[in-house]
Parts: sequence; C-alpha cells; structure tokens
Amino acid sequence: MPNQTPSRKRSVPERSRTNDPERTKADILAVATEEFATYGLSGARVDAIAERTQTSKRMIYYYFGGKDGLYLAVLEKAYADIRAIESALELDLLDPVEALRRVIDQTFENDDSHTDFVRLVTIENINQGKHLAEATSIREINLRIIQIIDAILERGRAKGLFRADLEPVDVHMMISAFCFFRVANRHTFGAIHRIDLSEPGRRQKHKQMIADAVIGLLQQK
Amino acid sequence: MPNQTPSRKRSVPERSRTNDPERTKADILAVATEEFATYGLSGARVDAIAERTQTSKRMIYYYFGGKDGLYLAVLEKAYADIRAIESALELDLLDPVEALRRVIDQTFENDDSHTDFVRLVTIENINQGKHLAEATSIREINLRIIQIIDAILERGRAKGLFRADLEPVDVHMMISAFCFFRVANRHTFGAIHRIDLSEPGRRQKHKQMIADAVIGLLQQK
DNA sequence: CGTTGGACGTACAGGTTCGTCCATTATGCG
DNA sequence: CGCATAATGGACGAACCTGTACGTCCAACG
Repeated sequence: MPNQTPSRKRSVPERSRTNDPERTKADILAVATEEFATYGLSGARVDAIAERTQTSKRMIYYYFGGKDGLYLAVLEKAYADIRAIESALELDLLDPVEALRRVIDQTFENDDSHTDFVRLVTIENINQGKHLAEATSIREINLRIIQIIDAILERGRAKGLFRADLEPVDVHMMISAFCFFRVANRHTFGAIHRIDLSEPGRRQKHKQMIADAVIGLLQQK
Repeated sequence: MPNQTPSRKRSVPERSRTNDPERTKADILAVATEEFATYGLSGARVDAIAERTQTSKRMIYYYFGGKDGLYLAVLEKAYADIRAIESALELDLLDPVEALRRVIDQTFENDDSHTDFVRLVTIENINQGKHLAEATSIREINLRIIQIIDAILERGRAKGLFRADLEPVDVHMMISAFCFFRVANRHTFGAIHRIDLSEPGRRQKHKQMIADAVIGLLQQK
C-alpha cells in the first residue's frame, strides 16, 4: 500500500499560480530590508521574513541561498539606492561655497530620510564590515561622493577661498559623521538628553550648524 | 546504601572551592561585556559567556536574572566607567577656548580607546534604546558633560569670544558625532575609502580638525 | 561540631530557528 | 501537444539556545 496523500489541504484551486521571478525577488528583498534594519543580522528571523512575504521561505533559499546571501543582497540594494540619488547632483556651475552647501544639504536629507540605510550600515559595522568586504560594487558607489567633493575643493582653492591641507575624504567624513550620528544614535542621545532629534526646528538648526562648521573650517587660516 | 557517585569525574580535589561573590560577578561582567560588544544583544550567546567564565551558566541567572539583565548590567557599567574619566576634568581655571579644546581632546581619546563602549551604545541604538530607557542612572551620568560644556560656553560669552545662539547639547552632539563615528563606522568607512582610521597621523589630523571646526563655529559672527 | 543558607555545578526540558526534502505547478520550446 | 526545466509550497528535521530543576559544596556560627 503506497503512501496515500489524500488529506492534502485542497485549497480552492480557483486561483492559479502565476510565476513571476522578478516580483518574487523584489518582494522578498523589500520585506528583508525592513526585518534586517529593525532587528539586525542575528536578530532577524528568516521565518518572520517569509511570513510577511507573498511567497514562501523556500523561495528565499532558492534565490538568495540563505540568510547571509539575503543580507548581502539587502545591503547592496540599499547602497545602490542611495547612489542613485547622490549621483544626480549638478554642481559644476555653482560657486564652491554654494556647491558645498548643497552637498551637505543632500547628505543631511539622505541620512534623515533613509533610516533603513543608516541602520543597515550600523549593523554592518557591528558585524565588522565582513560582508561589505565581499561586495566590491559598494565601494565604487561611494567613491562618487569623494570625486564630487574633490572637484569643489579644487575650485575653491583656485579661487583662494579654501585652505589646501584638508583631503576630500576627511571633509566627507566630517559631514557624514554629523548627519549619520543624528540618525543612528537618536535613541540613546534622545533619551539621555530628553530631546527629539527629528523635531523640525532642531533639524533646521543642525543642518545650518554642520554647514557653517565645515565651510568655516575650510576658510580658516 | 547511599547513592554512590563513582563515575564522578574525580578532578584532583586538591584545590578547594572558595566562594567569592564579588569576584564571580565581576568575572561574568567582564566576559559578558566583550561578548555583547562583539556580537550584539541577539548575537551574544549565554553559553559562550559562561564557558569563558571561571564560573558556570547557573551563576549568570543567579546574579543577573537572565540574558537581558546581564546586558543591562553591562551597559550600565560601561557608561559608569566612562563617567569616571570625564568627571575628572579640571577646567575652571583655563580660558574658554583652551578648556573646550581639552573637552574635545578628552572625548576623542575616550571614544578612541573604549571601543567596547562605542559598540555597546551602537548596539543599544539598534535595539532602539529600550533598555537604556529603564536605566535612569545612565541619564544622570551623561548630564555631567553638558554641565561642563555649558560652563565653558558661559565664560566664553562673557568674554565676548563665543556666539550665543548655540546650546550646549548641540555643541556636545557635534563633538560626539565626529569622535563616535570615527570608531563606530571605522569598518565600513575604512573599507570603502581604503584608509585605516586608527593610523596615528590621521588620528592627529582628525583631532585637530574637529577642535578647529567646533571652536571656529563658536567664534563665527 | 552539627546546622544552615548562600554560592555553585550538571544535566535537561522546552521552544526556536535555520535549512532541506519532496511533491507540485507553471512556462518555454521543439 | 508533450516534455524539460524553472518556480513554488508545505512540512519536517536537526541543531541550537535559553532558562530551570535538582543536588552539592563551603564558610560561618552557635
């Protein structure tokens, strides 16, 4: 007597399945991004991701190989999405100070509105950047911003506006540090000092602050 | 006939057990700090901590109630240790600019040399600051630095050196953001830009940068 | 020198989580 | 139209992880 399988759940076969690999992958990625950003790499649950997806856990392993593969895909997509925004800057015609102000504004707004991205980067640092090391694509993406700042600094120096002893990477770090910290550490910093960092007034003030500080620093001496 | 325990491992009974609660707790805390800082809250393993301890897992539950309790204790101790250092600053006699430079120097060195602390704060932010909210002691600890900066700003304004429209919290955030970011994001930032943020030359340069930027900002206008 | 209570160790129960097996349906192509 | 292959679902297993039951050891003290 072979194993009968009569008790199959027999869900109403009215709706037929439609294969759509791209949609399935995108669906998984979107849900996974949220899960990883919320709970971290070790805190995220594959089952939880699968459940909130239109598809099943089997598909995660089919397309992404496993939890780590999925995490890497999420990380790459997050960086790529941010790149798309930054690359759109058109600054060649502006005077250096104004151009720099726009770059800072852009970074500020980016970090502020893409909290998932900020959290993923934070998580990757907790993980000591091990996954990022494998993703060569991510490196190229971020060099764009260095080129942009470099060009601005060059033009600024040519006009005698900026000092010459600061490298683009250091200027970028200063800007990034401030904008990133505001978002990444908003919970502890907010709780300790009892302030809401997302409140519009303070937001504006902070944006002004970092711009004034960076530009002031470049004009010193 | 009482239950014989013949198959007992029979470890050389030379060394007798000495009860030392304080030592046991400190031992657990030290190991746990490292584990949590390395793997995060969800990534840390109670078994792993117990194994690297002189004592057993039972004691973790005995003294700290569980994984969460242990994590909270680790977090509190980390903040307390940092406080002890910062409170030692003696700045009343210095002129405001020099005093501020010392505060910045202190913050820079603190973050740079206490990577465990930086990682724990990062982890707590990933966790949305939920544990920190329960630890009222931590809040008080951090208000000290605000008082210090406030006093410096007051004296600076009295002498007509500093502008009046920046709050101590905002100045503190600017300093913290830079110093914290350097350590917290050193993996991703270092990998992307292929630089070693702990290299002495760059370290010095960064310390100079943030000090010049903050002081310059306060002296603007 | 027997009793007592805090400090401690071992083993395990209960639940969770990742990853896979097997079966099934869709789709493209000859 | 039939077959090969890609895409999909559900259930399951094995490892892992937290927390606990239960018993032992030790120092202090009357």
